[in-house]
Amino acid sequence: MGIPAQKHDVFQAIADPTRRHLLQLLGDQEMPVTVISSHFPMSRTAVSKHLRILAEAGLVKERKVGRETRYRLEAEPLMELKRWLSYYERYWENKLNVLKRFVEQDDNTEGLTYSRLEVVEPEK
Amino acid sequence: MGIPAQKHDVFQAIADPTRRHLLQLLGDQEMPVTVISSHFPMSRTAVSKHLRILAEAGLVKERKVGRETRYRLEAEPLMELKRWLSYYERYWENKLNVLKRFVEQDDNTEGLTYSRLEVVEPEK
DNA sequence: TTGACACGAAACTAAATGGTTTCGTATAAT
DNA sequence: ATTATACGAAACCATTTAGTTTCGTGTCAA
Repeated sequence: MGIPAQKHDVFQAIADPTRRHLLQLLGDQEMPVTVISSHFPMSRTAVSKHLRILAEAGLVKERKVGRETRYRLEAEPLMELKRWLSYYERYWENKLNVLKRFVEQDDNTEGLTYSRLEVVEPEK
Repeated sequence: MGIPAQKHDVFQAIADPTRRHLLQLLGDQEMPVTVISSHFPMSRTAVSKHLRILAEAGLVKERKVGRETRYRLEAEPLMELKRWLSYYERYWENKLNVLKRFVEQDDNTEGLTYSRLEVVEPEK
């Protein structure tokens, strides 16, 4: 009775170029599968599978209309990505990091002990 | 003599939880492989492979120091992700999209033709 | 009611992925 | 000089992924 233990997360979902392409296409308007697949150099079934993966990650929503299934973009789950990314922004936004690293850590550090930090996932 | 045709891109690189974990760990300080792998429930070799993939995507840099290879985070390639993401921000930031979609497209649209847009990847 | 269309399910395949163990080699320590 | 350490390369393996073709079913059109 918890989270549906979704098999595909946002990170995985956007890893594939075809799926990123799909997201872009569906941003403009809702479309049925056949129309969508006409934009791709692969079978309708293959596109359908990609759509399923995107749906599992919550990135698209489907709606049955007559005999067709229309898909549309659902961008909200990308916020998780945004959150994740924001954590790393300081690493490139703050140019002083180069100096900071130089000060904190010397090349000749003999016997430096590395902290065994309890690493907590910054995600979700 | 063009782009090195890198096998792994940023999207793929961050798709794996272990690799995201690695990025987080290496944000704090540079570390040699053995120390890094002590944080993971898998062999040093396995971790080494993940590091390689991250390196191919430009997300970590390695530096040889004596007999060890030290790795550090290189966050800059994440900017590509940020750019990609920013494209989709309007979809969740602009609450009016719901209305917009409703106006542009009706449920009873018979014979609606879907634009065959030339879809250009917003990436890179 | 018969046929065409839209779609998902299923079975199958090749290749990629994520992991292992074993081994060779370079460097450091004794 | 010998031994121990740090690491990557290679070979191997199971699972997942990304694609295919075939088939069944529901819906619309003639």
